[in-house]
Amino acid sequence: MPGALQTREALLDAGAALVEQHGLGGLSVNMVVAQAGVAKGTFYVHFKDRATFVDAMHKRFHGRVQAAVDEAVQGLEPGAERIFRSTEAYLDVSIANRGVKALSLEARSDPTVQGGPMAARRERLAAAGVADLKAMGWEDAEAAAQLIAAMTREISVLEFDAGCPLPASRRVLRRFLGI
Amino acid sequence: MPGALQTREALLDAGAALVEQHGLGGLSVNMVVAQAGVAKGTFYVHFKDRATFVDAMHKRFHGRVQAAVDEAVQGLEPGAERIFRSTEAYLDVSIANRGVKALSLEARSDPTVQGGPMAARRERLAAAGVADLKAMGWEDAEAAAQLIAAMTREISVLEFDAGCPLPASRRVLRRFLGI
DNA sequence: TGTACATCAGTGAACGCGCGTTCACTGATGTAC
DNA sequence: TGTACATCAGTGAACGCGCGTTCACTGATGTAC
Repeated sequence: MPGALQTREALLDAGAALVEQHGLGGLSVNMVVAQAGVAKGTFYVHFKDRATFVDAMHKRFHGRVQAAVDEAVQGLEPGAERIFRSTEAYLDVSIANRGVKALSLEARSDPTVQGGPMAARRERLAAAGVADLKAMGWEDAEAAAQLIAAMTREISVLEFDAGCPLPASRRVLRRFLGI
Repeated sequence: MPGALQTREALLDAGAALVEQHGLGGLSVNMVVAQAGVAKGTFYVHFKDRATFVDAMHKRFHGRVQAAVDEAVQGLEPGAERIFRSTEAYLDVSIANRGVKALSLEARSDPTVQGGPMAARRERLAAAGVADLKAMGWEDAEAAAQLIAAMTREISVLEFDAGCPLPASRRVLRRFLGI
């Protein structure tokens, strides 16, 4: 007999597992409750509607990433080493989280969940890199931070598909950063 | 009274316009025929089913990109300049094509259309870059080509959203390539 | 200790809706004689 | 030139289905007296 919070987590876990196979667009409330082993009505005890649920999945995933990144760069000065540590923390968390592909890529162009909060989470993550790039003497630091974020997402998807870290991809990222 | 081929193109145009607003998962046959101004049955005169239609959209988009890239690099030796010209050709075609975001990003994780043919088109495009990177003395040329493709896709999405080329992003890409 | 009531996560049948797909049919155009 | 037939893009009503959401209800747990 799980408590309320455990049921909520079970639904989010079910969603993460399913989104990986069916994509964000193919994720249905029916599937989620079946996977989680609860009744359909239970879903609406915990989430207002489908869009809220997708947002909650994205929020949970990004919360984990953000926490890992914050911890990894704690006390480091802005610069090349700090931005690379950020990307490594992102990758290490992502590889352990199901649904990465859908949540980091597909979430961007799915308008069933309104882009606002999800876009804000992505931006917050990329914004930290701007300070590092400026400290490294980059012009166009904003544009560079966006491209580094894009590469990092790409590697996370490749690593998740591979099931393990891909050192060659990480080396390339390092070399792009000039380290 | 349009001929058969024009109706087919009209359906693909309608799909490209709609996918941009609603994402690939939110694209329905109903919407496409309404936008194109034809009866529902007409859709199935031209396409076996929805998945075939999505594949045809992807094929058309990638065909245009591939043709532009092939023309842009014609006669050039493998190397830094050639790979940068490729990415520029990709970007210049993408900015003029609706639905870029969905077709270049979302198509990747949508399993309603089986990944096979679409993934093959992406790989063919990225594969050309490997020779350039090897000529430039890169180790991990395959991994680097994937990341360059990811950055190029990112820029194409940003440019499409902006509605015009973004020189800062293109400069960053150039600098990453060491040119 | 026993009884009455409040709370709240969980249930599942029922709803209306839009989906993808089918199919018998239409009507314009081209070809044969 | 006129008639008969073939072709084929286009039509739209109809289908069964799974979707997201609602809601009256259950039943376990906690609290008050």
